[in-house]
Amino acid sequence: MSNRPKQIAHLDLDCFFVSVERIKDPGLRGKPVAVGGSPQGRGVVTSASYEARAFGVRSAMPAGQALRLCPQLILVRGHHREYGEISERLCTRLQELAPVVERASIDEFYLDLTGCEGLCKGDLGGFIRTMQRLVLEEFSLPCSIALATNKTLAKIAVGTVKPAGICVVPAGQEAEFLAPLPVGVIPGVGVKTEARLLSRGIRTVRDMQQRTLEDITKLLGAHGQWLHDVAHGRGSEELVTNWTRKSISKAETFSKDLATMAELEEELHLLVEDVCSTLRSKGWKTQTIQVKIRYHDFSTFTTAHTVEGTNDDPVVYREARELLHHLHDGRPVRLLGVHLSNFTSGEQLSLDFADHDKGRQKMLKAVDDLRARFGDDVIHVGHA
DNA sequence: TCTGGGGTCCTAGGACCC
DNA sequence: TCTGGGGTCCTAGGACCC
Repeated sequence: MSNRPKQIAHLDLDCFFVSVERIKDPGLRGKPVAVGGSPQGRGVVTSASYEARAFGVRSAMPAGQALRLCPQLILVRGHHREYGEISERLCTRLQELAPVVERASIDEFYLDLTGCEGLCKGDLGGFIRTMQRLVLEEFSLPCSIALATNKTLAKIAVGTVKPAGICVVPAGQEAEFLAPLPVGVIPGVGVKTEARLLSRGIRTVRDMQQRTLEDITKLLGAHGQWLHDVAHGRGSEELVTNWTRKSISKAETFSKDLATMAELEEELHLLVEDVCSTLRSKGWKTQTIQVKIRYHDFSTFTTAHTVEGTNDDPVVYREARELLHHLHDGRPVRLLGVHLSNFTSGEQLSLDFADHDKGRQKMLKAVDDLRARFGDDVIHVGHA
């Protein structure tokens, strides 16, 4: 193993959802566009074009507020399944260009280009420019790419050149590159952490660099160690190529708060069907079932129970219903959610029940197939 | 202005076991 | 009578990311 620094690229699609909508409707190009929910139905912006951002429109902003900031904003509904499919196709293409690729989120990819200098005459900067052009030409998707000696730094660097930017941070200049940036650019520093740092006079990465590790960990605990490393230009170098889901969840914010338990139970049943169907499509069983409630005042409560592994709608529903009754204090409910975790592979049956379970699994699979062909409403698994 | 939905990881307390 | 320590699992909540 050599100690040569790694060369890791971070590719970040620029306002990805908007870009996809612009492929479908070229009339949206050059205009302030946002993908999001309806302003009447408590929707928020999930992606905003740079023309819209110029008016202050941001992701996670309520749609109504976005329209007030930018009255000419074109608000379009998202097509998330399609975004996921395009993201996966792009990932497959990137794997033809680089030996190791990580799909870090629906619109972010890491590429380990260490040792690839020979393929591009030592010009990795030129290589990522070519890649950027290729993504635009083959997928009609604008993107920004940064190259650095670790993942964390590449991710920070790409944020400084979006949209349609390229950034190369040379080995040895990591700390210098980071110094003038605000600490909020570090992944993991959100609103709360940034405020805590600011309260100690730490505004820029340079401020952080000048504090001792002890100072930072005293303020932020174990998390401080990581931040201190990042501030000095260190970060994770290993790409994750074998990621598996650890939880499956489904939640719904209602356009109007639900007041009765009957309505809540009906919604709960739909949520359970949805997550169980996903669970079975993976061939897994869940052991921990969690129910979440959010009230009008946005106060949010969860409760969970761990059981013997199951992927059977009625079993999960019975547990979830008990949790819901336990959790609900009678007030109208804004959001209801179901969350499954702690999975087993699905083959850990006790022998006594194996035969019965086999038949049950067959029936559930038939239900899932019907739903896939004819829609979720075609058939429901009884739970009476 | 009135706040989505899908995730990950961490912390902390209590139960339980040895 | 008063009092161990460590490890692990479960649960609730919080911060953060896209």
